[in-house]
Amino acid sequence: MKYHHGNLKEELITSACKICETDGHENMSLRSIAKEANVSQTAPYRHFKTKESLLAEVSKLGFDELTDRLNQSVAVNKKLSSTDKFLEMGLAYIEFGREKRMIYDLMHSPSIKKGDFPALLNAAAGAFDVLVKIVMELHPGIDKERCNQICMKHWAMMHGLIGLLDIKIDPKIESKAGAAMSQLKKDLRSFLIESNNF
Amino acid sequence: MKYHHGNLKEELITSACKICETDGHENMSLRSIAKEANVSQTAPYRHFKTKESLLAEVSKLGFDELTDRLNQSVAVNKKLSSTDKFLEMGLAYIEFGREKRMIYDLMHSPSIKKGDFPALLNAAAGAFDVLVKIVMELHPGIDKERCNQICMKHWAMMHGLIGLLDIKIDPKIESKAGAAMSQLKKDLRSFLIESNNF
DNA sequence: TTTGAATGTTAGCAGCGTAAACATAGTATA
DNA sequence: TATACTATGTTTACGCTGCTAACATTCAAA
Repeated sequence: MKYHHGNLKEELITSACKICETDGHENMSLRSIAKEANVSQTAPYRHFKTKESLLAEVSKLGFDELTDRLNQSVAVNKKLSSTDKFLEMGLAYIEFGREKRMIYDLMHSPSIKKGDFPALLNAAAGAFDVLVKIVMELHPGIDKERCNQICMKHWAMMHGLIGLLDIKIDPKIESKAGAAMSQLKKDLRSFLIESNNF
Repeated sequence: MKYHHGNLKEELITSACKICETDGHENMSLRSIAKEANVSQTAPYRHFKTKESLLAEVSKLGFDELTDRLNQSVAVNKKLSSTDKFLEMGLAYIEFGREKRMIYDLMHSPSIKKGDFPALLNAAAGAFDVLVKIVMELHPGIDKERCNQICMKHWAMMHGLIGLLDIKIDPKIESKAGAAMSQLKKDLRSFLIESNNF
């Protein structure tokens, strides 16, 4: 057991990811992260200025994975039509939000001020850009401002949908949403097709 | 200065609202709320089982106000067409989210488990129902399941949009969104009209 | 070989949510 | 009216939190 860890920064991020996925970011303490990495409570301060900046790195990884998934969803089958690519991407987004809900919440938590972390801002923009690319492909020669508006519309809807599926506005509606999600592929398809009318 | 306050429960909720709007729910401590109400740190425990249950009441008030605003937005001008009512409601929702952003965040914070507070669940459902009513008016004789889907779509979009306006995915997009918001009435109108195509 | 920077630990601060024990005021009953 | 009970306040204290300061160890450069 050596005094100097050698790779503590990365390991702390890994530990934080693990704890976040298990307990949620609200119940994630710097001390528990340090413990998970078998290191003293204050060791993280040699690598991160604040707890928030450690969480920002976790959040960044989340956006990176989201970007990967979105890219993959449209790259897997090159023969897909633009419309189908768009649908697959929407599915991928929502599946990510559902599967990694704890990380997803962290990624959108107001307790991490994105403006303070340029790398995080970049990673988030990277994910958004995947959607922009598809929409431009879907509507060739589209006006840039118009494109942004459409992207925001869909991005907002997907984001809102994921939120709603947890908000449980109304037991009836929530069960409907739950049922809808159980046959995600089918229902979401029609959901997204609708929203693509413009 | 009497020992028994007489109206502490309501005053604690009021104090909590004030602090939430000022500092945000992440920086709102039970102790600070008690201090704001000029009472000892543990006095709130005579009226609320946990901090969460006090926050739940604040959240409930938020949904109540949202419901009022949504109702008002369509009631102010009775001569409005259904479509216009729908648009006005969308505007009212987003304006509420923008104006009372701190409360809005609390209302959707995962740290309050809505399932544990039936009154809160009811209040949230009440707000959603205003949208349901308008959509049923907009599409007479619509299938109930279809109606729910449409409502969820718009609700999600509005919710997502408010989130996006803070996420600042990309400086460019964010400035676009900011500009768009400065002429809210105009842009959001087209935004919502688009999403109503189905 | 020495010196200084990087990276770890230990001790300790103030603030947090919460529980337990105690104090006081208002209310019902004898 | 006196007494007991309940509601509602305070004080004290516990363990957890993010974070700082002081100290220890290791590694790298002079």
